[in-house]
Amino acid sequence: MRARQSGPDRQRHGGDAHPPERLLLDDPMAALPPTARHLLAAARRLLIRDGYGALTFAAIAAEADEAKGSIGYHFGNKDGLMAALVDSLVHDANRALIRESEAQPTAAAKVHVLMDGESRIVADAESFQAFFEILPHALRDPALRRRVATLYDGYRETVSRCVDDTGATRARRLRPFGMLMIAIVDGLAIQHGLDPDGADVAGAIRLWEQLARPLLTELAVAP
Amino acid sequence: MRARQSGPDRQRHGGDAHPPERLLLDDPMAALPPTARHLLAAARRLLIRDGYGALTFAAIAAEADEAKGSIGYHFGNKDGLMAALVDSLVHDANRALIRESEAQPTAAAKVHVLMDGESRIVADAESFQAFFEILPHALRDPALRRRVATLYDGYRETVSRCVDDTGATRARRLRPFGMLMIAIVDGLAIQHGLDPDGADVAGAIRLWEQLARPLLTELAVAP
DNA sequence: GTCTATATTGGGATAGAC
DNA sequence: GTCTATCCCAATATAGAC
Repeated sequence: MRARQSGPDRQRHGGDAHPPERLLLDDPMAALPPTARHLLAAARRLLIRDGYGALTFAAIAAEADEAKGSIGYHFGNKDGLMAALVDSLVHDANRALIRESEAQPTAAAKVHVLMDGESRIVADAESFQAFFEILPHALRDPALRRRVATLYDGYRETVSRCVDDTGATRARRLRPFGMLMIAIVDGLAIQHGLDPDGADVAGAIRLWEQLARPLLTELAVAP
Repeated sequence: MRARQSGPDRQRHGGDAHPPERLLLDDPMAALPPTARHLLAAARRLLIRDGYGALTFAAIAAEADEAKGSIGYHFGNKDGLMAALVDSLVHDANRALIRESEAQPTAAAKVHVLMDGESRIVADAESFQAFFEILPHALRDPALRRRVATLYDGYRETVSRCVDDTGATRARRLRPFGMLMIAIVDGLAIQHGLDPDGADVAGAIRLWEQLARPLLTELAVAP
């Protein structure tokens, strides 16, 4: 059951190849050899296109134009491959959200762009497809769960800073708002995925922006 | 690939054994023979306890103390089993929500109970575990997706009626509110599952109730 | 480091007895 | 209508050549 100890995958099995604290900073793909990068990229494409069930060694190797055995060599076993895959998904998703939200100059503009951007994120079914594929596995596997939990902590932090970046004290009080914002994006993505025509995502986002406005203006006029 | 035609599973493959319109009314389990019911109940337990990957014929048969071959006889193949499983999950989840929300007499009390009940639903990781297990499959398989989409339509309808049951006209304007309510429950369940200690679900629900209050009181004072 | 070939396992489907 | 036994196949892991 245990993977052999000779390959470069040794370091992965300690669980500290990418400690959660650094997930938001480093690109986990950059340090990998070319073959491993190709394999990971192919796995991501397959996960998005055909789901978790399509993530077989043979399919990944074919999609990457690499040898099947290389997967075992670089990632040890399927668990190691999944951990690396989640790392790469976490990194990309987080960078996209940070870039999206921090582009605007003023706090008010940031919030509006955030709201508007989220509705586009919801409509982008592709990234959520991949996320919902790995979610059940992340909820079960402690190692994966820590990785994804760190991603979500970064999400909430980003939303909080987006609404009010004056200080850590008040920003921490905004964590419930960040939780709601993220929850609404995820939850609306579910409804959109289940019923693209019947679920009026834009209308729901409009209502949310309207309901949240008092809180945001209150923060704007506060010292 | 096609299942044989002799068993009682024939009717299932037309996709109209349980048309979506009736999912909220009938109990799909009631009409099944005892062996099929045992198998379905065992599959539900396995799905909640060990995830989708554990849903093998051998495991289900062992958990149900029935024969492996009976699965093929009653449900045709794995797709038929999944459809029946989703039907049973849909029915139970919906009935629980309806009962939860319609127990209170006045509209105001209903809303408060709804908010309060939702936070308990979020904390009940078990049912959401099963839901997140089947979600990726439901998003891919059209037949399953229709079933789950119908469930969500019922959810939104229930929330709308809970907030304001005076008439269909105003209730339809409340659909965005129902969407947000459901989305928040789902999204907070994700955050709770990923990080039970770090995610303050109760705090987020409190903030949501506070933000939603203006809309609810506006409805209360309207004619 | 990379690939080919293979061993081993386990799941899904089905024939046929009862 | 239910069960037992079996077949076929696909998937992972690994040994060993290059």
